[in-house]
Amino acid sequence: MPLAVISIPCNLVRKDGVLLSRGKKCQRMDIAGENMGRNFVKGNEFIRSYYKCTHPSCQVKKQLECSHDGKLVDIVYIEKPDNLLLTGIEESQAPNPIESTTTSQISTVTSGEDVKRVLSEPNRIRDEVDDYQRSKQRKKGSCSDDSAPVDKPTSEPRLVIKKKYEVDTVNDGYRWRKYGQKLVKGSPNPRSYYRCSSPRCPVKKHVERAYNDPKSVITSYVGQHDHDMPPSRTVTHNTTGFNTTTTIQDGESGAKSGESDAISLDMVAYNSSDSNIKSEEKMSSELRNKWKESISGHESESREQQNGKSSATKAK
DNA sequence: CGCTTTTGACCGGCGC
DNA sequence: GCGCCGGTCAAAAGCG
Repeated sequence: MPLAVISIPCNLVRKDGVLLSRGKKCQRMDIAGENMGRNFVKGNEFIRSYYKCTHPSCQVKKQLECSHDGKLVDIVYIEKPDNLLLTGIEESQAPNPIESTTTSQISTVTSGEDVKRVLSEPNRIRDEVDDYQRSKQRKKGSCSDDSAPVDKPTSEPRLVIKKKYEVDTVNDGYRWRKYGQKLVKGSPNPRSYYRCSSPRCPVKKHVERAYNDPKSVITSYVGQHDHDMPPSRTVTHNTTGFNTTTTIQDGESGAKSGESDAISLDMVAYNSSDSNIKSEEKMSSELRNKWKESISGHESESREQQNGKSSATKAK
C-alpha cells in the first residue's frame, strides 16, 4: 500500500486549531517510520496502520487509516498519549479539500528548532507546502534530521496560509514589482519573483501555482515592509472579487529595523471563494495573532542566537 | 515618461 | 571540480 508522503513536524495541533506543543521536526515516517501494526477498526470500514517515528528520542506515533482500495483516509499523529493529537482531514469526506474546507493552515518555521505549526489542513495541501519548504531547506542546507545542532543559526519564522485564487498574483495591499520568473524543478508552473515597489523596502515574495491544484497559488513572503500599506491600492489580477484583506502585516508592526533579521512569511493561497471571505478574514485575523505570538517568541530567541552571529548574507 | 513585465544570463550554494 | 538548481540582475520591450 503506498503511503502518503507527509513530512510533518512534531508540533501537534488539535482539530480546533489549538497549538499543543512545539518541538523538533519529525522524520518522515513513511520512510523512517516503523510500522507498528495494522488493525481493522471496529465499526470502521478502514484499515488502520500504526507507525512510530524511528528516531530514538521521538515519541511521535502515527495512525493511518486507509480504505480497502488503498486510499488514504485519515492520519492521526500522537506525540504523547495524554494530550497531543493531530489529525489529518479525511480526504474521502472532502474529495476536493480546497473547495470544501474553510480551514487553513499556519506553518511557522524557525530553523533553530525547526518549529512548524500546522492547523488542520488537507493532506494534499500539506504535501505541497512541505515540498516547497523542503526545497527551501535544501537551499539553506538544513534538514529535518535531529542530528542538526540545536544552536544552529536560525532562519526566519514563517507563516503559511493557503488560499485559492484564479490568478497568479494575490493583491495583499502592497505594490509589487516582478523581477524574475523561473521554472522550478518538480513543478510545471513557473515561480514568479516579486519585490516590493516601495524604495528601500526589502520585502520580496515568490508566487507559484500549486502543482496539484492549478487554481491554488503558493506565495512566499520574505522580509518586513519598512513602510505602511499604500493608501490607494491598485487591484490587479483579481478576477475573483476577493479583495485580499488577508495581508499579513505583523512582521512590520514590530520595533525591529527590519534589515538583517528579516522575517520570512509564507502565504499559501487557499480557498478564497467569495462565500468564504468573511470566514477567511476572521481566520486571517486569527492567523495573524498566532503569527504574532510566534514572532514575538522567535524574535527573542533569534536575537539571542544572533549575538555575535551575524548572518553572512549575500552582498552583491 | 515613468513604471512594470519579460527573459536570458549570471551567480552562489549544494550535492556528487 | 563539475553540474544542477534556485534566486537575482539587467537590458529591452510593453503599457498607461
